[in-house]
Amino acid sequence: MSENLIGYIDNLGNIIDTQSADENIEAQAIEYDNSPEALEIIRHSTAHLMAQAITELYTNAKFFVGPTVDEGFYYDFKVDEKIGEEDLKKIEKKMKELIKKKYKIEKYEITKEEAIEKFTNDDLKQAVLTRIPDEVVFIYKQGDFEDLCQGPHVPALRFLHNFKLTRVAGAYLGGDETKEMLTRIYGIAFADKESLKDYIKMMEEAKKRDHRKIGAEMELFMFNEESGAGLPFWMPKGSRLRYKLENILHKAHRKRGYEPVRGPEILKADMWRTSGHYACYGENMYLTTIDEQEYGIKPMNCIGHIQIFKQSGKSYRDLPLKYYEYGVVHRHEKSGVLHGLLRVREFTQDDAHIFCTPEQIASEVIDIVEFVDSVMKLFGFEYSMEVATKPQKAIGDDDVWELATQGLKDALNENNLPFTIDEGGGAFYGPKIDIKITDAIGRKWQCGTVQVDFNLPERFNVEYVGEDNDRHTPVMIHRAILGSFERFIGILTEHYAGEFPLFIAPTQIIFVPISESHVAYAKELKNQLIDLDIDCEIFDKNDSLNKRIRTAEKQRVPYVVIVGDEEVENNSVAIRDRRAKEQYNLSFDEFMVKLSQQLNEGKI
RNA sequence: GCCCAUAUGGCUCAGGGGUAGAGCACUUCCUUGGUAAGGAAGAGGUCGUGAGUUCAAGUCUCACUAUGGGCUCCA
Repeated sequence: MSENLIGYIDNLGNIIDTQSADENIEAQAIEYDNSPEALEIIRHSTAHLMAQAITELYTNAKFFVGPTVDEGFYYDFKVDEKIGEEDLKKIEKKMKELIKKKYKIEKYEITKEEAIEKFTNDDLKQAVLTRIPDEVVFIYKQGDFEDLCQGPHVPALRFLHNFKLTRVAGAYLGGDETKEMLTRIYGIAFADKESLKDYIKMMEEAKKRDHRKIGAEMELFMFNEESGAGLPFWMPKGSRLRYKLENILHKAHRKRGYEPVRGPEILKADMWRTSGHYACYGENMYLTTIDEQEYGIKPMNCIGHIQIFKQSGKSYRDLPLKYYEYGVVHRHEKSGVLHGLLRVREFTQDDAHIFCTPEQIASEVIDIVEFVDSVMKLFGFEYSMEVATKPQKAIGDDDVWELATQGLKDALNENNLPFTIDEGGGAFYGPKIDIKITDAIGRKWQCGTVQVDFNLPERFNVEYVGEDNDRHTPVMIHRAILGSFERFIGILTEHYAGEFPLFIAPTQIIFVPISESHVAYAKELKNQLIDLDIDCEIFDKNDSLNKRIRTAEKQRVPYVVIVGDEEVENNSVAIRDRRAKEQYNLSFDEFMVKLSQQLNEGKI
């Protein structure tokens, strides 16, 4: 047996650890390395090692479950003391001490009844046992420490060296909000020291890209304690960026046959009763009373668009009819989930509603998915799609839900677009396709969404006259591509680490005049560039030239342009190009052509 | 909302029961410089808010607010 053997993988893909394998096993060996299977075993064992360390440090510790996750492992447990970040070092130290004892990890089998008896004083283990259907369970043992577990584990503690406990958090027992809160410690582990180092370095790099940090540095947006949590302020530079993004998208919508509309921010509560929001979404809505009438601040824009549709009679010839709005919505998110621009209480959706016939759904969904793809490609985003099905709180008949859900799947399947299923994740009025983008540290965020809705049009008596001269109810497709400007710009900031491409950069060019006599020339160029919708700044402060160049370079702008006697004389510019990472001279006209070309990259 | 942690000038941070420090940024002056920090002087904080303990609280305790890491939910 190889010294580096830590388990086997059978032809069904199951991992079998050395403790479980019989002598004549003919499965493929798993060596001690960074393969996904090896890491699964190593990380799970590290979770157990952590539990053992915690047991020694906190004698009253009780453990729930300790699985591996995408990014390492965690263990949920309960102790009488409070555990903070400080304690992680202490636990790590104890883990390293335990490794030196060179315990073997052994496995034995007992019946479930014996297990219930064995852990009779441990309510958490009892909770785990109720979740196990089998009659036989397994105990893994290292030194004095025993834990109920199905494995897999490494053969001995000597395989566990390169780990780090990353954070401490609270987690509900079994993820159930009504149950007690346990302590959760997350950690990561690898087969070699280098990989662990690389991982730690990567996390540090990711932290540098955090949109909250960059947003503050670049003065894009801010929050204010006195004004309230989750309510972002857009500072001048953030607004410039946002304006450009709005503009690009505005044109893209017009090209695709969408009409701009705008509804009120606040509507009578009865509207929300009709829509079903009051019943299904009420706890997330902000309500107020005006002249003894209850009103609700809109959490979604659909109602407004429906009223506009209904304002005049519509024929089948008008369909599909596409309305879009940069709709400001308010949603009462729980205080604990607010997160920079990625989760706020007021945000602006790039929202659109398509009124169409049931026959038009498939082609409309395809068009939307194409639109989504062109936006994602523009920014170089990787994204994934998920079809979300009927949630518990929902309105409408089951068969209508079934039809709409199948429609979405068909549209994706017909175009060979890969997707996963999010069971029960749909909106209360219909199924949806969610488009998810990954942020700098690998968290996935829902951005775009496509939702088919048979319910709202019926509730609001939306109608059109068909070819047969009868009245019919149209289908409504709700869709957003960015999702919200807030979240999208947050992710965009991390994606580019603040170095936005020219077509959306908040400041596109900084002019550095060599001396005061060149400021007039810089101003002249700046004014010409404003006509191209290009935002420029002139760094003419009373600082040394070197200092001003340094400051300008640190602003993450695409171009820093130096102008002095030579440039004034030749009507030219000396360019420091972020993209090319080099310096060169161009005539101003050539520069204008270059800029126009680069602005064109932002067209979709 | 729940668990844990944090809160000191615009920003990054030091200090710590006897009424506050640094660097950057800011202001003024000198310097007018050809590609990443020229020099000097100055201004700015009742140490998140409110209570309590104490002769004395930025410092200890509690509550609240906000932020961070999670749970749950979601764009």
